[in-house]
Amino acid sequence: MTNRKEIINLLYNIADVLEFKGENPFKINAFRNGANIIRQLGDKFDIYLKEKRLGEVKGIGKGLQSVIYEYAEKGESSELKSLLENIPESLLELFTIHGLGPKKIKVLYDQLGITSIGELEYACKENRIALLKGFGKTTQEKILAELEKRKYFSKYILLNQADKIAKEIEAELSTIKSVKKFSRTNELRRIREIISQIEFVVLIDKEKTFIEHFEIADKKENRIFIKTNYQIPVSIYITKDVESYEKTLFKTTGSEEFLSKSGFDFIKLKGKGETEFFKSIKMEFVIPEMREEEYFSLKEKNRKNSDLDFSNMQGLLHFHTTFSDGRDTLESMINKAKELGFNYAAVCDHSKSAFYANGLNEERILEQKKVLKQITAEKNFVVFQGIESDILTDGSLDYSNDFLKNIDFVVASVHSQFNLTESDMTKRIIKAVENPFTDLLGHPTGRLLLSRDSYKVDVKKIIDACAANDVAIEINSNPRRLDLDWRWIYYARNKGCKFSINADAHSTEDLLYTNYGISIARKGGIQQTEVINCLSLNEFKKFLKRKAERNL
DNA sequence: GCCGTTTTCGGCCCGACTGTTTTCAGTCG
Repeated sequence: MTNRKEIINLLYNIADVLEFKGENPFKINAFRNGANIIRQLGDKFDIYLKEKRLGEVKGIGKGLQSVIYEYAEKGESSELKSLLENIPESLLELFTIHGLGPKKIKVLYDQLGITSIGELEYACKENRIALLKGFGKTTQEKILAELEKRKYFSKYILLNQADKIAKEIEAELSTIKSVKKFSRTNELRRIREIISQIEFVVLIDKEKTFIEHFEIADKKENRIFIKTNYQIPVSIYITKDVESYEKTLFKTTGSEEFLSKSGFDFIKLKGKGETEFFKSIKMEFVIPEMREEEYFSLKEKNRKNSDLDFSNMQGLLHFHTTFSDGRDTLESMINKAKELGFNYAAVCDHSKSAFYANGLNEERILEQKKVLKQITAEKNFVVFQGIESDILTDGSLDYSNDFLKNIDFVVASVHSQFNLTESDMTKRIIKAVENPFTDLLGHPTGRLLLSRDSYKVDVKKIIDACAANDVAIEINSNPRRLDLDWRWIYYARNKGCKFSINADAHSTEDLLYTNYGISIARKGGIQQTEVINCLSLNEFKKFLKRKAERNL
């Protein structure tokens, strides 16, 4: 089955080359639009493709269909091939650089013969970019900074991507007879938000038959590095008895700083497993996720292990539906929520300023209210009316206070104007937090892991404001976000904040992201009592009521 | 290239920002 992502990329690539060649802008747009539509279709696209029913999808006409079907069949596109005649394919990667569009790329190509990222970097370092007409020193420096960032990012992958790879390796390991036991270790076992290498510890009884299963890239003592096509290294620590298995797993799990601050002496490490290892230095067992240096910045009373897991989640909050930019209907989202064991929900589609996401104006909110009343009754499952309201540049929300009274649950999030100064952004968000109708601050720092830095903001002040105004802080579980960052969770917990763990789901499949948010919350040591999603229906109603009381 | 129609052509989103200019082009969302 052809990868959906490859097809999306293909259409973008065709659009880029067409633009580079100065073709009809509407034609270009048709390809980009098609790619966006496919992305939004998610896994439904696979069905349309398989059944050759793409013609039924609005926006995918005859031209795009033939490109897609050809690629699905042959793994290549004659359309792109003929466009790329006389142009090296590496030119395409230039389009992914922020700040470079078709016009600038054309100048680079025509005047300096630049056809790849490598050549671009070289030209920047030789100061040849700054001299081009339409460019300048600032642009050159921006490009260089962007290229540096890329090099750094390329060393990591997102947690969900690493999780997927790890699962593949686990499937493989469990088929090998000589393997008695295995576990993820290091970054993955500690649940880092981005992962630079995938590591396992295995317990085996026959080394030879085990190693035969892999193509070995390198070997160091008891550790093998495996040859793979993955972007990051994969390695396995091999142990042959239970004692060294337990010790190796323990040593490779905690961060170096954690282990040394705890005062472990590995030569004298005593006991049969992790619980006993901790006991031997008079420390309570610490769950793997929390074995980080930052652990020691927690107040003693907060150093308890997290007691959270998916089964504690009662309320599904902050998700999107086809009312705004979600891919699935409210009804199918609720069906999935029930299936996953949630007891109630609050739908939070985008607000009216979010025109890019088909945000809801007042009228449509009231329309949605009717639908969810109906669903609540039909499915015997309470669905609250929520909204993810844009925080406008001046810090006000998207609706009048008078109208906000109609909405049960208000998530306030920044979606635009990321470039304010730190002080303006901080003021803006604090004002939104102080709004008497705000219940939750959504993805508080706006970062997109391995792609966009958080906006400039004084996170401490934001957290203080949330604590002072009884506004929960989101742990956005989308693996691209994982925002609030776990390092700030410690500070927020010390301040007594409440949290909300949300997939920010735009489809039923996204709901499973919740697990990553829970892992990150566990990393912060968060207890069920600190999470509003863990409230029972009645407790949640009480939580919402606090607002009605302060708005009397 | 796609869509929709007074059905085979004509219209398709644009405002904000940035860095370059010398009044604006290019890029982004």
